[in-house]
Amino acid sequence: MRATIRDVAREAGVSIATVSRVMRESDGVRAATRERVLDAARTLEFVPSHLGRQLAERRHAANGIVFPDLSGPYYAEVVLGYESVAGELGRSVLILSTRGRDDAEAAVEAMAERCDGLVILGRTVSNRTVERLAARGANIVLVARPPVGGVDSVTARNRGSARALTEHLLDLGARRLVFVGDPSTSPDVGERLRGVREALVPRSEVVIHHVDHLDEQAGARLVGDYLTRALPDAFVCANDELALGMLRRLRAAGVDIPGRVMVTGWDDVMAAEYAGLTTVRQPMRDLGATAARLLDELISGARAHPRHEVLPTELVIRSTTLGKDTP
Amino acid sequence: MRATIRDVAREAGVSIATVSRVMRESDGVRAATRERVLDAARTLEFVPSHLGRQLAERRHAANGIVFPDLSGPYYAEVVLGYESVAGELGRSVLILSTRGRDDAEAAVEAMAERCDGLVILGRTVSNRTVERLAARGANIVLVARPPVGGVDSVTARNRGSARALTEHLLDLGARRLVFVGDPSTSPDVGERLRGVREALVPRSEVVIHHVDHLDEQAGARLVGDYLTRALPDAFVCANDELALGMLRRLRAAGVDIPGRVMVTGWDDVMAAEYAGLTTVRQPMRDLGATAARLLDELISGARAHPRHEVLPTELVIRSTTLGKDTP
DNA sequence: CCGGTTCGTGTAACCGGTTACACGAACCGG
DNA sequence: CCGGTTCGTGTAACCGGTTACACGAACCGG
Repeated sequence: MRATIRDVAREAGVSIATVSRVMRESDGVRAATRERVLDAARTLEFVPSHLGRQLAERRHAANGIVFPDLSGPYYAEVVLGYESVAGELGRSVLILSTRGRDDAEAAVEAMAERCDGLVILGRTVSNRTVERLAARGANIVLVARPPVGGVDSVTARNRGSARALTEHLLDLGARRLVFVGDPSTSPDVGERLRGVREALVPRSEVVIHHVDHLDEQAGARLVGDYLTRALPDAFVCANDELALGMLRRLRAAGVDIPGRVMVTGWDDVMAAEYAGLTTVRQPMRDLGATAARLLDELISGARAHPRHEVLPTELVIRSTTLGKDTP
Repeated sequence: MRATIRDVAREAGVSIATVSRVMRESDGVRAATRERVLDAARTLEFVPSHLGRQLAERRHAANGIVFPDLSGPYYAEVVLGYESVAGELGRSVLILSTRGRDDAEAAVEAMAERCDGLVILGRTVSNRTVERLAARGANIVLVARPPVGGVDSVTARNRGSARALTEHLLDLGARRLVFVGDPSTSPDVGERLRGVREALVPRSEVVIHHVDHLDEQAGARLVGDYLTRALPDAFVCANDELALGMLRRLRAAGVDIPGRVMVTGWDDVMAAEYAGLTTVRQPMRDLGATAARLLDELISGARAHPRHEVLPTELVIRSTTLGKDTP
């Protein structure tokens, strides 16, 4: 059995209050007493129980982060950025992936009971759940998700970079664009589409090709639809994975890229560089780090009004739009 | 202030024991009483505190996972596999990344105090720390790390696939091989090198090119050393990232791959496919899932003797060794 | 009808810490 | 030397649950 604060108190011949004071490094303990307690703690290999401490202090010293998935590099990087700042702030990090869970909402609510605060990424739980949690007093920061009521949020600039990306395509002569991705699957995607539209008006129109999953399979699959009929001037994909899937099929079919069709992605994942994919780089790690800081402000009560941070993104031009492609 | 079990007891006109019984769904409570309690709980929006419950039950219902990083796809996938099984088993998941921490050992020890068990990946903490934790009674499963004393472990088959990979190169006529990576940085890498050597004997020898970091930058950097002198027949890289970094530089320099030099990686990350990289696929998600199951057995005390699982890996042959490269 | 069993619930101790308040001893200034 | 302050420590309540044990009521078989 592990030693408790009472064992140490007995061993050192003091009260538990004094042991607690020494372990918490609060002052007002005589040096000689402190030494006796520390000796006793060492002898008994005493390590204060987090549970006991947390219950007494009524805090968890832990934050949670909820994400749809970790397979793509996007969320992994956000989580990393988050973890590293949370670690600096002395907080443990609980994770919860909603992929393949049918009880996601319940799992998030359960998690909220174990944390001082929660970061929620993308489309994981409904706004209703977010609002209920917030109403119950939970500290919440949303990432890559539009603001809800008085809840903090961190997003990356979507519209502006989508506009820049589209203007880049227009400058290269593209007129008929196909936007690949469903704006309803993610608010980020919706914003990107809006940016595309803003740049096009009044020069052209964009066609939307809806896909349910933004992954490579979906990208590869939809190429078939275009090989039999006319290709557009450019495919503007909602993320890199879609674009990479399309690229693979297009190249396999011998389509000249960017000569016959240009392709763009979003995120700048590692594979994008090898595929020569023009894309928009997101400050993924920064999103996580910023969320961790906002959450800490909320928990420590340092701030009253909600904040909505928007981080910059960067257009990365590669061979799928400019110059000769290397298929 | 949130309602506690005592508030509900008062509201329902019963004792806290009865409330506890109803909330824990243990039987032996009359239906009418149960209803009264549930009504009261609903009225007061009572949610039992995890802390109180955990303290009383002396368990955390949470497991930790310690990894060096989450940037590459390798660890992210392992963590995902782990999280999904842990979730099914009703356990929360705490994460800890040791990258860029100078207090990694202390952080892991602190984490052990907050969990019922710990999964430790790769080179994160020393064997001494693992042994100390194990001696203190912590439940531990090691992943991608050689077994320590009586501690459980899960690894992927390294040696056999390294042998198969090397034989593939030999069959293609390669004789002078350079192994890129430091076998001392990771036990997995050491095993891979051993597999390579087994296949070579007595046909040839391998030269080891030591690198400190197994990332793209390191790969790209070391190519310079070879462009001025003779290239070997094949670079056998300790992981995909190294190989991808080398590939990029080699292709930029106009080196014919695989004609003049073959390149292989390890892991089969997403970018490997786009780069046409021959590599070895690891069952990353399975590593995590298996670790979660072993850990659960340990925690529930279902097993006495340590287990050491070895999961299969698969040689994936692409254009950097076979056929015409598409640079 | 009566004594033993079963059922349903309450009492109180416990998990392992923190901390407000009390209190005696030492100290201090006039 | 004496009364007020400061210092160091202890007592006991508290955080919010679980559960062993006790106990009265209902039930049951002979």
